[in-house]
Amino acid sequence: MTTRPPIDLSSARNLADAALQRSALGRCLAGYSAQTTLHVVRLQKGEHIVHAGDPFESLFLLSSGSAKAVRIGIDGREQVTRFYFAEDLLGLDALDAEVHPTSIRALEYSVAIEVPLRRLERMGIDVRTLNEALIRKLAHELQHEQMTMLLLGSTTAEERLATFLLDLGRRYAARGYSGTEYVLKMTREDIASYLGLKLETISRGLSRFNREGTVQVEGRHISIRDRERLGRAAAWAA
Amino acid sequence: MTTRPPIDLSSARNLADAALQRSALGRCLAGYSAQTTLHVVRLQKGEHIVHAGDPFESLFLLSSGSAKAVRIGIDGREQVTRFYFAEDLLGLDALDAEVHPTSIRALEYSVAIEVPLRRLERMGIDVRTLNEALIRKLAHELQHEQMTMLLLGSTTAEERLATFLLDLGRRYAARGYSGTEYVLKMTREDIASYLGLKLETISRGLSRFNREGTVQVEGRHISIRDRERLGRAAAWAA
DNA sequence: CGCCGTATTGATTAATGTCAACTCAGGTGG
DNA sequence: CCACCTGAGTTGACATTAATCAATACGGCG
Repeated sequence: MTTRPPIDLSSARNLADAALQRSALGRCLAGYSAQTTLHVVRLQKGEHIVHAGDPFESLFLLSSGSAKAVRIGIDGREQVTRFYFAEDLLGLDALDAEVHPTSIRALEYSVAIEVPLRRLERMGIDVRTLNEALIRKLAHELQHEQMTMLLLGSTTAEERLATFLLDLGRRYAARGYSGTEYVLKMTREDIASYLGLKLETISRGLSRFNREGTVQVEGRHISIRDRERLGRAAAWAA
Repeated sequence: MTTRPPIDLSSARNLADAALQRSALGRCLAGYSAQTTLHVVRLQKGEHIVHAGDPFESLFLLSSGSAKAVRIGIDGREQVTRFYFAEDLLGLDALDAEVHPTSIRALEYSVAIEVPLRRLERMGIDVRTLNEALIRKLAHELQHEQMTMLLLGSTTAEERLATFLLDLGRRYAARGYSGTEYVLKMTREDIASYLGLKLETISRGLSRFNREGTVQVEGRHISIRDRERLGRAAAWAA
């Protein structure tokens, strides 16, 4: 996996600006940075960006690093509902409520830009463009969740895993990294939780792909060797 | 199951108005009916409101009846992603794209009000309030999908079924019907698809609840006898 | 009356979960 | 520096759940 060119960490201003230029939504947000300050949040591995139950105040644009969203059922059962990477917008599911329904925590050292949505509204700033961008983001997110539901509801363990690996590759590729060679930021257990399986099943699946030569697996280093075959294993996600 | 007081079916105007008064979003929409015409769509059982792939033009507010959303994977596999009842807004997942990603079809004779969102925009009508309402709806929808993911990913067949029956009851209750006694509008197969199971499993589950006396099942007539116990079977959704 | 879509039930099989032993790497403190 | 500890991952044996296959029943409707 390639590393991003270093950016000036000493300057929150630069950091925010750089990150804001990278996505359509970011550029839309950049417009607001003239009218108010956008804070930069630095997170250590494992640290929470938002706790479930926290009052909703801001969204966060992940500038670098990665995170996982965890939803907790009434009986304490928890499930990873989403993995986030740079340029993803975090906390969207809180937009209809006063509190965050899911917890989000960093999988590694990460940097995020706070988008103080409620504060912008209170300041009477016109958030019309932002709202339109949010609608698109939300609808997109909705579609993603629906695909995940399809994945959870109608596929075998192996198909899920294959789809997951391809999806990760696609997301890395979209960010300018290699789509076939990358490092997993999450544990086997996180993956299992996300895919509605047990960690042993993930382990077995990876071992199997490795044995077959479809994917070279060395701990968390993933290298897709036979994209065609992995696509067939995923069946529906080509 | 109680029936709604009869409304004047001969007048689309009345019908639309009545439906529009029933939900917050509906009242928001009512404001637009002064500036343009809101069409009423009547659907026979099994008829499509939207086909997957149709260009996105309008949302639909279901005024009466019920519908199911079906998402089709690349390999033709399909899954019911959602059931809709009166007052639900249909087609939200198309908001970020040019085409509808899911098909929606009526489960019985149904009536919907067309919300010609794209036309409103083209006419230059100010959709700011509507946009805010949409954001809330979308976020709500997102949370619902997440709960479904949790259901699909981390529960047994029986838990899913129990949760489903309670959820249906809750939704009927929210609409002024009985929450413990209702008629299923969908087939066992639809339920199975939605819950990521096979129809035989649904059948067995219902038989089991019936045998235990938890839920009285007679074909599609459901009558929850032991809410407490069903809640325990659902475990996490009280 | 007989048919078709829907539903129930039983027998068997396949997939995944569970439990348990073991490896490995990294970090910590004596 | 090494011994220990902990968290993560792998692998195997076995148990359990739900899918599959198959037979049969029900019910509305032409």
